[in-house]
Amino acid sequence: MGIKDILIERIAAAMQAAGIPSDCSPMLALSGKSQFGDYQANGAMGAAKQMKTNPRELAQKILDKLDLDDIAEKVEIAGPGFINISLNKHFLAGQLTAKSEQITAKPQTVVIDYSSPNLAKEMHVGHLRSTIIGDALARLLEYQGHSVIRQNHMGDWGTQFGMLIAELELHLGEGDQANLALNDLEVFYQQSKKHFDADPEFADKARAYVVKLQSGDAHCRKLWQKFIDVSVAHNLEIYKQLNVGLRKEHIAAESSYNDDLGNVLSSLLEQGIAVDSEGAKVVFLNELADKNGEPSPMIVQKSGGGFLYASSDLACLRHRVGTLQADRILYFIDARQSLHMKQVFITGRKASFVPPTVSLEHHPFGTMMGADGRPFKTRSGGTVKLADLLVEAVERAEKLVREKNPDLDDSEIKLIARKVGIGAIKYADLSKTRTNDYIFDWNAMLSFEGNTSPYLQYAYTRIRSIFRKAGIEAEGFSAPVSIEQAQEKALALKLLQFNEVLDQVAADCYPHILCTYLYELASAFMSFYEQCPVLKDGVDSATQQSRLQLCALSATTLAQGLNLLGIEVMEKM
RNA sequence: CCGCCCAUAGCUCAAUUGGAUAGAGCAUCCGCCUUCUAAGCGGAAGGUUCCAGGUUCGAGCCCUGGUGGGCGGACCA
Repeated sequence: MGIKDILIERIAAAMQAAGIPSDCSPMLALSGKSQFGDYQANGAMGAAKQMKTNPRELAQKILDKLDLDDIAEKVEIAGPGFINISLNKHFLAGQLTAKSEQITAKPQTVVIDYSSPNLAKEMHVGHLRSTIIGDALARLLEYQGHSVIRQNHMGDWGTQFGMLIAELELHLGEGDQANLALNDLEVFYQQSKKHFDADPEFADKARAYVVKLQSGDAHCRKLWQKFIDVSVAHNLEIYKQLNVGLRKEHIAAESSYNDDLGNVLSSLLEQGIAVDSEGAKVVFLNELADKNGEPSPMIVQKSGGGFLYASSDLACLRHRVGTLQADRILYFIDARQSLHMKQVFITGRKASFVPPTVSLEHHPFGTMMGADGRPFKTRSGGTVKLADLLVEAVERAEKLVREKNPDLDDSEIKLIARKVGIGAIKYADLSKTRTNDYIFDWNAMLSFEGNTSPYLQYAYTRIRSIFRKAGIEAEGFSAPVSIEQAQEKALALKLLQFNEVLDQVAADCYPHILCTYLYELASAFMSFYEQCPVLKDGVDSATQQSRLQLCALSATTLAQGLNLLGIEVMEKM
């Protein structure tokens, strides 16, 4: 059990003993300022309000029943009724050596929908957020002991594919090799679009191909498969470069739900949830009605008989609940899809595709902006390919590493540059509040100062350097900790809060909370590093061992935290 | 017309979801390297949290009404 849980348990018991209703929470939080101790319990004030009594007096009553002698060196009431707790150094030291693995008490099957690019084009910066945020949560929930099922809901079934098949057929007819023609998916798409717009005959063929493809025509299917294979290979390569854990087996493309679309529709019609309207089959949701009482419409079948993404998302929901047996389904999808997600969730519940026990969660995110505050584009105004962005990140990082540390040999520099460059991009994204737009800034993310991944990676290398110098193996290092300096206490406290932070991120799916924590941990280590010498002359053996233990724990916690974010560490930089 | 989201230091971002004197980093200024990597550390300065009301012991956060911006809303995804 972590510090927070211990404190909550003790304070809750004391509150109950003081005659406070059990629905009142201790409201335990980290203290904002060091003068207010390490933790503060704010529950007395809320309880006093409910009980219509004086909050300070009630806080005193709680305190009378509260026994923290083995944990705290000071507990005091302040302000209107805050209970401030300063933890005992011996207790902290003891907790550090007793530090246990974090395995969740109630493991769940969690389906995570992320990345989900459209296969018609190359991946671009718009796919970055879903890909890395989703990946971070997949890693984190897995680390906590949940059974995570990654689902890459790739768009391989839309109307554009008729166009692309027709274009591919054209190339193959001219004797081109498929792989060569599809070498640049972006160019291929543009060519195809050009033909579609300029040539009515080509356009008609493209439209006909969509229908033929979806009804299982062998020729179309074969061309389509060729295209999909190339596009998927491109995406898997991006994931590899990004150090994202998505593999081929995680692909659950739109097309895979094709066979169930008819069933979804008939179920909705039978239950009276979908009705005929202007020739289309539509679900009208009063749950999302506006002020005038107009329900929100969601088309599940077009008047021509074609299906849309609402239908496949519902079929997908059935698969995740029925076949995958999910307890919790997380969607990392752009905030612009919020209405659509609400419609799908509500309809899924109404149609009993999803039981109340299953949690459906859309975790939206904002847009990546350029320095001008407008959506991130190339200088000429085009979309930025993800592949190009990653190459640039590594190039910029390599230049910096070469400047800062010319002693490293070339292969080392390449390796470090890749980890630093990719880590910088990912961390810059993950460290911002998910739901807001954020400004993409090369200099800020690679500046090596402040809340950046290079700063955290650097903190890690500094620790590794100490162990290298001492000739001691950090892995599995164990020694008793004794806390003397303020920097040691601050560092110890931070280290002990790791699992609390993971719980919070797992619940709310905000990775920036983990980033903030890691930055504070790294800062705490840096202050410790400046103030508390480890290997220098005059440090006695016991102190040295204790400090080495703090170093070892700092290293593993930093590395583990970064690992959960999908960011790699290195020995030197 | 309807609906959702956003607005915090000059800039980029936080604020444990209603808690104390709103915090970091850039940039600016002042200190610290013959000693474990100075890609670092310590300090100073910087605020009408878009505006106006309201709720209460207490509001950046909740409610109402504005202003400004972004995004969605029947046959793309």
